[in-house]
Amino acid sequence: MVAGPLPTHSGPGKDRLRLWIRLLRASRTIEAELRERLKTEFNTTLPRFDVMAALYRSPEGMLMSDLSRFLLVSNGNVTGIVDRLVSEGLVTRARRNGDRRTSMVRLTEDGSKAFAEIATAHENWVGELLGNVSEEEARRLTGMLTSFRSNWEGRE
Amino acid sequence: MVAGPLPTHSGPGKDRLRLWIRLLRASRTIEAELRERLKTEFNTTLPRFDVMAALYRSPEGMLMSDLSRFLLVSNGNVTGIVDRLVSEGLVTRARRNGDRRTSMVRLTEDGSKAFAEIATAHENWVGELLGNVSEEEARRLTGMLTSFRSNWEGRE
DNA sequence: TCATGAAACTTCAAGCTTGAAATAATTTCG
DNA sequence: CGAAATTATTTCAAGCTTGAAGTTTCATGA
Repeated sequence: MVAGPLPTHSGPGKDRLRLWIRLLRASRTIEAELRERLKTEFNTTLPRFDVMAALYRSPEGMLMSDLSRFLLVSNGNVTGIVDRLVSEGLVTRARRNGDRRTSMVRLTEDGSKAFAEIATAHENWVGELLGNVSEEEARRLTGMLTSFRSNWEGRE
Repeated sequence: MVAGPLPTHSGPGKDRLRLWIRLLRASRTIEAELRERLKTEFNTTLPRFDVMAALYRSPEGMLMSDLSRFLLVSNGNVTGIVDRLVSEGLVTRARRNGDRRTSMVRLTEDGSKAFAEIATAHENWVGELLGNVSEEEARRLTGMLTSFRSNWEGRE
C-alpha cells in the first residue's frame, strides 16, 4: 500500500509529498523482501524478529510497555507477539515481585541462539538489498533521517 | 515494529543496516501519524486511501491485478479493500465483456469527490510532517531513493 | 485509611496482510 | 478440436495491528 495522490504535479509541498511516496515505496519493497526471507528461511516473521532484536539488546529484560514504546506499536499488539514467542519457547514472561502489574520479558537461551543466527542473515540481506547504495551515500542518508527523527521527537 | 539487531556495532555492511533501520523508523512514524489522522478526520484508512489514489490517476479504471501490482500488495488483499470501498459506494467493480475473468474498478463520483478532499489534507499533512526537511534536501533524498528503485527493478 | 485515580497489561472487534488453495475464463498447441 | 497450461480473481486460515474497553495493581492525599 503505497500510492499517494498525483505526485506528478508541481507546486509548494510537492517535493515533500514525492519524497514521502518514494520513502514509503522503498521501505515497503525492502520490508516485503525481508519478511519473505524470514518466513522461508527461518519460519518466523518480522514482528517476532523485531521483538527478539529488542530483547537481545537488553539481557536484563524489558517490560511489555518498554517493548511497545521502543517498537512503536500498541500494547495489545506486543501481548500477542510475545504470547507466540513464549509458546515457541523463545521468550519468557515473568511477573515481578516489586510491581505485580508488570512482567519482565526475556529471551530464553534458545531464543538468544536463534536470534543470533537470524540476525546474521538479516544483516547480510540488508547489505545485499541496499547494495546499490554506497557506504558513503548510506551514511549521508542516515544523517538526514536522524535529523528528521530528532526534530520529530521534540514536537507537539 | 522497527527494531533491528544491534545497530551500534561497526564493520562492513553496518552502515547499510543502520540506514535501513532509520528508514523503517521514519516511514513507520509518519505512516502512523497519517493513519491516525485519516481515521479521526475522515474516518478512513491508509489502504483505502491508497486504492482511491491509484484509481484517481486512472479514470478509465484499473483491473484488480493492476491495483495489486501498483500498490505492491497481494491480490487477495486488494479484494478485501475494494469490497469495503464498494460497500461504501466509493468504488464500482464491473465485469468486462472482453475477458470475463477480469473486472474493471473505478471511483464513483462520490468516491472521486471524497478522494479529492482527503488528498488535499493528506498533502498538507505530509508537508507539515516533513516540514523540517528542506525542499532542497527533499529533492536530494528523493533522487537517491529513485535510483535505489530503478536499480531494484532491474534485478533477479 | 481508603477512595480515587493512574499505570501496566490483556482482551476484543474490526480491519489489514500474506501465501496457498480453489474457481473460472482464456490461450496454447498437439 | 480438446487437453493442458496460463491468467485473473476470490476464498481462506493465520497472523499482525489498532484503539477502546476491561482487569488488576499501585500510588496519592484528604
